[in-house]
Amino acid sequence: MSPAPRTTRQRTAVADLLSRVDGFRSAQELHELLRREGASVGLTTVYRHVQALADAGEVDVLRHEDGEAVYRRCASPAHHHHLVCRACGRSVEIEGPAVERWTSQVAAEHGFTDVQHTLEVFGTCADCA
Amino acid sequence: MSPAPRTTRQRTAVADLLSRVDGFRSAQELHELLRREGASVGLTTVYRHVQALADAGEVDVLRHEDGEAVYRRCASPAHHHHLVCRACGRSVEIEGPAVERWTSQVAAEHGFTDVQHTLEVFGTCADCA
DNA sequence: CAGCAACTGACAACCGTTGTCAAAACCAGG
DNA sequence: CCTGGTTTTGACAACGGTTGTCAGTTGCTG
Repeated sequence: MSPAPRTTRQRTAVADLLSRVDGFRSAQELHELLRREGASVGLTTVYRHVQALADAGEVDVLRHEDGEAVYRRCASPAHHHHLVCRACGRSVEIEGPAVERWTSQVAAEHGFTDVQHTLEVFGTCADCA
Repeated sequence: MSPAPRTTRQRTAVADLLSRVDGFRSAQELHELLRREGASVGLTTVYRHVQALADAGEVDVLRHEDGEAVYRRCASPAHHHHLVCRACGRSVEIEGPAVERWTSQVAAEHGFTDVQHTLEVFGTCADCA
């Protein structure tokens, strides 16, 4: 059904880069970074791997205000949220059991099922202030 | 500095429509609806008014998963969140003082300032289930 | 009522993203 | 090792939502 993906130079490069950088990066930023490192990878290919990783749940996806998608390798595969610096993109993983409980409760009160939620916190980190 | 906007047929039509429909609508949907009603307004103009209204805080903006922006006139100008049906787009305004407190506390713990957050809840409403 | 500034809308440009397809790279099985 | 087929790659074109352009129109103020 789903054949195991091959381990190619490009796949490794993208995965590696995502492990090294911190903060959320757009596909185009990742593409540019790879180019600078000499490990040049086609933009199309970057998009493909980044999406595959997102589908596999190995990276988290966020949307900037302008709709651009940004990606980040996450420490825990479990559900969590992010505190993101709007200046440098650095981010911290946060958890909020209270929020989880609250959302599902409110949703149930209104008769909603199959509930999901998105929660992201933006601010300016100490270094950028 | 900011000259008061003029009240034109188009401006009124967009604002009116947003008051009548419930749920989040994309600029293109609004454009189509206006066209059907006969009160045809250029797509560019719809975008402009919808953004102006968003800037003025009179409508809320959300991003669908594919990055498309959707708009909704909100009852209260105060900060609040939404419980949105992913099938029909119907939405309910919700408030969560606990969430507000929690986010600002967590942000402060990590040295972040100028904190904002986005929180949206998606589910399937009773009618669509 | 005149005149100017703001508004409109068809159109083109933009930008992130996705589809296409021939060429290259990976990985068996001989 | 080769070799065959299958997957992956990447330049390029296409796409869709959004924004810029600019001449023509329309509110509004004097």
